[in-house]
Amino acid sequence: MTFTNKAAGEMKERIAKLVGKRSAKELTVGTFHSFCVRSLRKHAEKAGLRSGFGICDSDDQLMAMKQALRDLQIPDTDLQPNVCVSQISLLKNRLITPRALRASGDKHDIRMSDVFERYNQGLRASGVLDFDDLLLYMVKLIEDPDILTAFRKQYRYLFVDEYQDTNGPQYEIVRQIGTKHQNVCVVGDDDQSIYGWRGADVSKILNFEKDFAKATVVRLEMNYRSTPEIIAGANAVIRNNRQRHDKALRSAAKSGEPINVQRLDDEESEALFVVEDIKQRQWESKCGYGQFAILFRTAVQPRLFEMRLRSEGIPYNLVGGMSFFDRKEVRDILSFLKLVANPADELSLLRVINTPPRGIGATSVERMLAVAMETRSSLPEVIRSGEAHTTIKPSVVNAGGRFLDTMDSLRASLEESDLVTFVKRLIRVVGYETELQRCYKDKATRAKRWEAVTEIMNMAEIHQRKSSDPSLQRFLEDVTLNSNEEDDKDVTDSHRLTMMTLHSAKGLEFGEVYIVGVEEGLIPHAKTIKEKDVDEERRLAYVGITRAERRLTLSCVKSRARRGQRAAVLPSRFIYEMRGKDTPQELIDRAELEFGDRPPEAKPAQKKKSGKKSPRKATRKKKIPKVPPSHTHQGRGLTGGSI
DNA sequence: GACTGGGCGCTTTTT
DNA sequence: GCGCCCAGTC
Repeated sequence: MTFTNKAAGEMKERIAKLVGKRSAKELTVGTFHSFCVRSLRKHAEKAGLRSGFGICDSDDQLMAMKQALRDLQIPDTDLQPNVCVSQISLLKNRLITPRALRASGDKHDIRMSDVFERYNQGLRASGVLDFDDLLLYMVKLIEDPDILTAFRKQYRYLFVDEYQDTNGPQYEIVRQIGTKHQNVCVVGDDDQSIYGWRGADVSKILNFEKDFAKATVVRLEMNYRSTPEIIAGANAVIRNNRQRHDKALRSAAKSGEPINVQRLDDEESEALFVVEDIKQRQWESKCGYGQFAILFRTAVQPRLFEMRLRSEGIPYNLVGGMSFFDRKEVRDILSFLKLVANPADELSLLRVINTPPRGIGATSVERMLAVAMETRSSLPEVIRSGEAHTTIKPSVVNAGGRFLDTMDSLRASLEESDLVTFVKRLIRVVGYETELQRCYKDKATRAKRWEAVTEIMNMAEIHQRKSSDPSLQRFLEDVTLNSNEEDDKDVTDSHRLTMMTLHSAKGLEFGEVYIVGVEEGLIPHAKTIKEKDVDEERRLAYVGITRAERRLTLSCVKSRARRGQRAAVLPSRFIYEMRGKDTPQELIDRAELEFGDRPPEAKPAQKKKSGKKSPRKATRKKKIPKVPPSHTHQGRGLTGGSI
């Protein structure tokens, strides 16, 4: 079991190298999520699911949540849909049910529990599961003694990678299947726990010895990856975390370069510096660009680097960040496909019911949903029996019926042809190209939008050629579960530079690593400073630092544009920690001031006229002076120095 | 019911 | 700097 598809792929490769391809095939290797999907499909009716259940991604989740909030007549100024999505995800990952939540009696909890239930109902009505449900339904499935016995019989040895990231349901699955045989091997590092926000529970790894009494513990403190300089930096940072297994890595490598820290004027200079540095290093070392990685905290950061790399003609591979799958055209086409695969998928139906416009507007949809709720029927059923309902216009019923007919006949034609032909036919039948012409008068943007559509055809082609199961259902599954991985050809490509988030870098290694934007507010992220939960950010920095084999460069800037406004920023406290220095109190105070909920002391100097619009913004702007001199002129300090 | 323009709020990380 | 939502207009 792994946590990412990338890790699963690598694991498969290594196993094949060890035991040969043929034997490797007998092992089940995959993420928890894909393991659960497969199991749930196999035992669908026992799990209380239709075998054609769909999987909804984060965008669908958001739509479902908005709908749930509308149903409950909660204005989204009151509870933000995206906040609700993440809170409910967290609850699911902690195995907390709506009922249990309600039991606390807290007013907010009770309301949240309503939202929780409504949201679940919406998903169920659509016949879809969200990512968290995949795990939850699996836990429920193996409560059945017969099924559990079968699983225990089939999987007599379990191996879990990155065990510190295990959440409640995942732990439950491992425990249920593994307890009987006690053949459970896990690998993990509490210092690399960076998924607390999605319910990962470090206590699981700390308690492993209790759960599996016969366990042998092997400590791996010798590091064979990085130079002593890099390891020293990593240790220096991580020891500032109080709650952790006390340990310190030792490097087995020979001494190398000191860690390089650069402070640039702004993002632009940062990108320029990093790319120039990489260019030069690559030229000197004569190695491919594949040994370089640029790591960042947030998905918006890579933009400038991309532009720079492009103009320099340096091949790169961007992992994470803004996804191709977030594009409107892609989402539309996938919704059509999902609807074909699963007629009950209400979320997808709602998305495309009026795309291209066919005379079914928002009000009509609202009315039909209301009828569906009243009569406890589904949206398609309401449309089909439309004449009976006086509130809905006949024209809408007609148009809706025709749309459903189109989907039905597409579904009926599914068997006739291969996947690629089918996808092409669907795009033609729904008239998507015409729709693009209608929406985008500009030729260039239209071409770009169409490109995304053809990209789906390409993906279908690749799937058809490579997958053991070229069905539509499997295609959709792979797409929703793998939406971050492009194609494996890029990953192994040794002359491409890698750009990725710190999160997705875990488990990987690169000869030379650049961590960019190492500033207060970014690493540690503003939100975590606010919530006083900087430890996980420190672990994230630790993960980033330990990705580097030979050379590590950290960069930060003096000012950065945020929300379209430029503001002075400070170097991250982690840079001070890494140099073995105390973080200046001044910096901590300033970060508190800037990002924290309340100012540390009273607010004397600004009771005057604060523009009524957004007082928060106004105070903030006033309170951030230029970069404090004590940090800019630090002798051989941060500017261009090494440690 | 579709379209357009202005205002608003937001940007953490992933399966 | 962006996309989303809403209100107003055709």
